[in-house]
Amino acid sequence: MPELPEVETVKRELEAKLTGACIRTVTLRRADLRSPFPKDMGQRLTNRRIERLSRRAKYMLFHLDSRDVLVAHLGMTGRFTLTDALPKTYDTHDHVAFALKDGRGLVFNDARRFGLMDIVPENALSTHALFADLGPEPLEKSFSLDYLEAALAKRSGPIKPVLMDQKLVVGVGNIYASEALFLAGISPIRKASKAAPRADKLVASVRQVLNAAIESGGSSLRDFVHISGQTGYFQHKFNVYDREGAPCPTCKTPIRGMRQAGRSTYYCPSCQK
DNA sequence: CGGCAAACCTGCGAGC
DNA sequence: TGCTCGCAGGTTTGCC
Repeated sequence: MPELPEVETVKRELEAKLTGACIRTVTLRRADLRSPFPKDMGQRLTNRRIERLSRRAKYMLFHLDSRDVLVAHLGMTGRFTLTDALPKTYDTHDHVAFALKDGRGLVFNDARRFGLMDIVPENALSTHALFADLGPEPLEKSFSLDYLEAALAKRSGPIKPVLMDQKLVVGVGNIYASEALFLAGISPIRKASKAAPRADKLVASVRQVLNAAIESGGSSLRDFVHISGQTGYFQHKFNVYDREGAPCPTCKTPIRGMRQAGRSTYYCPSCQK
């Protein structure tokens, strides 16, 4: 489900409804997701107040009054659902259930279990293995022309997989990588180092694509589900993603599909050089 | 170190 | 209808 815009959308929705809420108890309905839950996770969440939420890359961060941070990654299929009360019966893939002191319930469901949860002391976040090697946030100033130009110059492989490398820049996944390259007019198979001179255009395109998706509230992705349980309804139209054979919105040339590093890539062979 | 394929796990749609 | 196959938006691991 999620690239950066979807995680940001979930974070904002939860932030609006969860800031200041207190956790009464947490039920772990299995021992692990992508990796095991910390042994004392339930205990460290019990009776804690959620002071604020934030996001780093595709990780959602629940900042607790204990100075611990609950780190949650949605993987491919992870979703949070906030309801007036916890359900009487659970879905097979409801893995973590939070009972709040005000009676509401928050459930984390993840069919494929590529998601992750961990608890990290706030002052250890930046050095934690999950965060230590992450690149700059694409919507912040640190993702600058100078930075990207220098980073691309060092890379020999094709630009599209490089753009998805979270060490280069975080939050750009498979869909928005194709979309950003289309907007920038850069071919996904061009060598990253040869795209470096056009880093200015790429910075602008990445930001444009992500901001547009955030503004559409994550509704660009088929399977996106809001915390209310409401499914996304595909308002946003992609220019190239999943449009193999369809006409390029700019020049009508059929969009081409291919695979790079095991992932599907789409581009206009005429507009993107 | 860089690049790539495979792996993790389940669900779903396409095709037979 | 039911089976098999291929593919899915993320990240890590292990092999060149």
